[in-house]
Amino acid sequence: MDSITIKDIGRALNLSTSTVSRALRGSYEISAETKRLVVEYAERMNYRPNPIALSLKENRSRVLGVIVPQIANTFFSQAINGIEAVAYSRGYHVIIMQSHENYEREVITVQQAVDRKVDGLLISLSSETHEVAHLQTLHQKNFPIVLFDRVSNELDTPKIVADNFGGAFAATEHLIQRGRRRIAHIGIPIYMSISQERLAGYRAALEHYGLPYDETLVRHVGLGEHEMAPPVADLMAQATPPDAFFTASDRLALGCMAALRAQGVSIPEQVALIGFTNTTVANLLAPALSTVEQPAQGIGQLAAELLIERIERKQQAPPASTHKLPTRLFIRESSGPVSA
Amino acid sequence: MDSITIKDIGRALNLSTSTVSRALRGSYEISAETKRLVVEYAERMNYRPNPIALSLKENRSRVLGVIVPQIANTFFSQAINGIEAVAYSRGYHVIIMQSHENYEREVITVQQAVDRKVDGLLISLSSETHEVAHLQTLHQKNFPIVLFDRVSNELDTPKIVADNFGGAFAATEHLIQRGRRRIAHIGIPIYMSISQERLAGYRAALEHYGLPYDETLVRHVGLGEHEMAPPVADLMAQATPPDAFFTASDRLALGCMAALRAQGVSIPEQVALIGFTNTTVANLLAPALSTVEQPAQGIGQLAAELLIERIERKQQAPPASTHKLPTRLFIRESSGPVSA
DNA sequence: TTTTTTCACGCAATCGTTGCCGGGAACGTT
DNA sequence: AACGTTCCCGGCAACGATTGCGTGAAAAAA
Repeated sequence: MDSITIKDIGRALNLSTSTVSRALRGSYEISAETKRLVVEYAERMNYRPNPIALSLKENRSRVLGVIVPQIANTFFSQAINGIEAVAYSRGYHVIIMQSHENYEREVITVQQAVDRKVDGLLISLSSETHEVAHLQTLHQKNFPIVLFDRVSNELDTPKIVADNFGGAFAATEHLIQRGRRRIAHIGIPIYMSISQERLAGYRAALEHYGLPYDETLVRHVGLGEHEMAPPVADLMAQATPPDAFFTASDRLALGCMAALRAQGVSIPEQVALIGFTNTTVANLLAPALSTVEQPAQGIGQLAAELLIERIERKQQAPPASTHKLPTRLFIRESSGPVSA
Repeated sequence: MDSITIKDIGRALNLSTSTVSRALRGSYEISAETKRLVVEYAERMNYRPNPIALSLKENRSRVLGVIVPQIANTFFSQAINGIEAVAYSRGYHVIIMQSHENYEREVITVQQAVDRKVDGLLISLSSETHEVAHLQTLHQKNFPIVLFDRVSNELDTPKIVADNFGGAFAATEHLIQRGRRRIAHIGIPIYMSISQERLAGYRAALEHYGLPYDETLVRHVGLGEHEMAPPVADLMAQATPPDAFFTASDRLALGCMAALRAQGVSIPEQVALIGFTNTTVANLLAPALSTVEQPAQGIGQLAAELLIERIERKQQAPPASTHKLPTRLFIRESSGPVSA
């Protein structure tokens, strides 16, 4: 790809590259006539400044790195949409990378992003990530980082999350108001921030309504839905099996539904079900799945805005604020009819 | 971010930058001792070559541009996974961009990718794209482009697609073998390559089994599932309504299912349904959705392989071959029981 | 006419890296 | 002793763009 450079323009017009550069940037010390000539020629030849050369000189790339556990996930792809929209409108490009829920890959990916000289990093931690030394080092070097969704307390950066506690509280409350009393909770790996918050919300709702918190009703599993059958079977085999399930993620709700169906359990008659998910097909399932929906796009937007602000405000001292965005409760069939 | 450079190393070790550079690259004309010194120091200081400087010098970025209509789509995110896997294993990075099914944005996005000096482009055309002048120009300048999934005949580049004809044929054949005779087809915008091929496969299967091709049974709609109710209602209002639907995309199948359910039509008793989709929840729907599944990841992998090959083989003359990958028929409940 | 000011532009350095050329030292060959 | 090799390494230039500084010439002021 032989694109035209400032040098080519200079040669063609018998001007120095400096003059061309200044003409294009509208410097006052270039005559109107020369400017016109240069601008016209550049236009005609479809000149585009080489962003790589600029990056080298200015030591910035106008690229944001986004690292998510996986993009084949409604929540993350919606969040990425939000990030992209903000980034592009502010002249940044976005480079999307996946950690594939793997700690080592996350570390490598972060390193690669930094090598590529991204101006900042937006990260949602992998489910395997307990330790954040790889980010801590960067953060201490004053490298702009914003965490979203899956965050870490050990990192003193801005964080954007959904109101996981509130969403879980609302979901549990909803089940209670539908007359359910033995509400099981299936969560994702417990060391994840979102997992803990959702568990806390569930527990708080139980307490608020005077229901006991029963540890035997709580399970934490991996992220693949294929792992759902055993815990569900286990729960249903209890002396007094649960009459409701509150699951903590996109895939868990679907996996749980499949497992229950496989067990011949009727939803919502026998067991009510509500998920914490952004899947777009919730209303097409049978029964239509009640969910707590997260403002994925809004999370992405806010994260990108904060990151760009942090990048462009050269000063140190990131605010390190945590932004909590409200969730929405979507009541459909799976959580059962209004109880008599 | 103050990363260490080759110059810093030179200063610290009292060597010229050229020597350091050569030492790091293991050049034969540097003494073993010096090499050791340099490599050790570089290691210790965690030196990383600046890829931007390299890009500028070598006029290549080791970045592949991927442009898809949207990432929040199972097929595309799977394809991207395939692309990524191949790219990273061969030392390339991937920059993902979305056209949002919009022609103008596609044009702009292509331009931005080129400005960013990606080494090559992997594109699946937006549904609005009838004209490919923006790609034709690039292609003629010998810029590496590979099309996948949504391709164009007007572009003489390598193309990777699913066997849309075969998949559609198999789906239609399956419905026929289940005893269905009035099979409706709902497709996406007809000027898209995949749309035409799927229609052709549907038609060929009808002919092969001696069924008439009835134009009134065929509809083409936009890509949003919210537009599904009218055509479905329209079809079901016919004197002899269809006894089966074959839909041509991820969202159509789901939208169609919702529309049929809203109409009170029972699936598969009254109307059998089969989709052309990669959605992971097909088996969780009620009834479980029969589908034709595309090798999304394989398509991505092959596309990336061909692009990289094209990039690294400096020669001109891209093969311009079209690669057709087989689809798989997944028979579930929605296409009905074996007919008596 | 001479001096000063203004205008319009060129030179060169810079960013990090590598390719090309050249050059000094040590050694071997006549 | 003179010359050629080989081994190691440094200097310069270049990739594309920006920018501080310098400079020539013309215009304005003296």
